[in-house]
Amino acid sequence: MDELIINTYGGIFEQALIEEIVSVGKLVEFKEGDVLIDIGKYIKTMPLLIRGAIKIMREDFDNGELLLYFIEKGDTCSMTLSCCMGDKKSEIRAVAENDGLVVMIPVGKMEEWMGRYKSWRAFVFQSYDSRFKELLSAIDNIAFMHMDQRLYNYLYEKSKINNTKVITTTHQEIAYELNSSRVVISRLLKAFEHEGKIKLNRNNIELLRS
Amino acid sequence: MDELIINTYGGIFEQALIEEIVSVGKLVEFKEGDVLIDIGKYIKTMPLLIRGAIKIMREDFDNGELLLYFIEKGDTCSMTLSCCMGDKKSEIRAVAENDGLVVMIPVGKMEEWMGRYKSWRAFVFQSYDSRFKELLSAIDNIAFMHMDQRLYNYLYEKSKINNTKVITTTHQEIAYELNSSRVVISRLLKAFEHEGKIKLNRNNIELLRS
DNA sequence: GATCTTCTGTAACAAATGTTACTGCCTGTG
DNA sequence: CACAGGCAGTAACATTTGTTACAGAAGATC
Repeated sequence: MDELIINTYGGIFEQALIEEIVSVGKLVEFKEGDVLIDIGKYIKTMPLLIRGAIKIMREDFDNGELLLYFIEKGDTCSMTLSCCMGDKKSEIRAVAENDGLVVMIPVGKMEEWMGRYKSWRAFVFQSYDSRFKELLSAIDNIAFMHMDQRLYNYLYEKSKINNTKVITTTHQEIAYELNSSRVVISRLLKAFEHEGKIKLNRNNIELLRS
Repeated sequence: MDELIINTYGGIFEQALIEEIVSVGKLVEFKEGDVLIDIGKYIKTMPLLIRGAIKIMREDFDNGELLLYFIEKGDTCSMTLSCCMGDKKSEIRAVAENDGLVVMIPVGKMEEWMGRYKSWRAFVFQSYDSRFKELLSAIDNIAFMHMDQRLYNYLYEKSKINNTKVITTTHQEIAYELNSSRVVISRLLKAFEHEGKIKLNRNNIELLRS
């Protein structure tokens, strides 16, 4: 366990904090598709991501869903942080984008560390900051851009997060994550293909020009 | 100055902190329409709102604009907070919704207080938390709702913030804040009027049923 | 191989939103 | 009062997005 944490967080946290994390943290593996946090749930442990990627989703009151952003190695979700500290319900859903690994930290420790470790404070604030940026970026996407651009950004992000040019998913799945409909996505993807940007296959999409 | 601050923040901050605020804070009045913070600017002092309301806007790369949420008495903008702590450029614009008053706190103090005052820490986190909620709510609006519903919410919010049933503004102004166009807003407002929800006059809109 | 399910392509249409253009009205200013 | 400028109403049309329906292709199952 030690090497894993040192590997990911060694550059960020001071030695004493790393040791604390090793001693109180619990490693948990997850698989693609696992729902790590759901809307309306209370969270009692906070995850620090070591391997894999997690997607953060927002849900409409009755049906719609929307991908907000991804979280990668070395990150945490400050919204979860908010929940923990304030003992509030989660506003978002976190779903594993692929297989991965987290260290779970009990809530109590987090607050304690806020007072004791400067590097933890910095981490928490920097985490808040990047989450704000990502939310704003999500807002820019849906407020200022058309579906074709949003779709293209989506493909690009997926490709980056999974570190591959071949995105394995269905049009329906994309439609869910962009809160659109399958037919619209198929239509736009077809247009991209005609423009030579992608190649469409069954159950996967190949990015040509990145 | 003392009574003003005690009046607004007395219930939240401990006595010693109030005294510090009184001694280092600088009162600044602002007028409706004043741009308090602009996108791309660095912020060296952080405002605590005492009177009035501030609207937080996001801007598109070339033209579009979008109202994100309002800030009221007793609040601060945690995005500003992010900027201050991290010495980063502002991602948002803050414009006075009406005349008001803030206490400006130098950045240095804020960080110092984080370590010294529990009530300040709580305030900062609670502020982050409510800003997240407001951003999510903004996302819900633009992602899941149609323009008519967004417009109605907008009118409702404006009415609440300014504490009046008569909203003094132009259709063009509303169009800017919702990132839509004047004609669309006029059309929808007319429909609301026909439904008996509002009464349209020149330069103002009267809410009938709240 | 026959059958079933899932995925994709496409057409035809509906609804929402944006754009352009023109009109008349109100109001402040000279 | 005349007039200019900003504001609101409306029509006609374009574009984007969503919906319904159906057909064929790919893959899975038996």
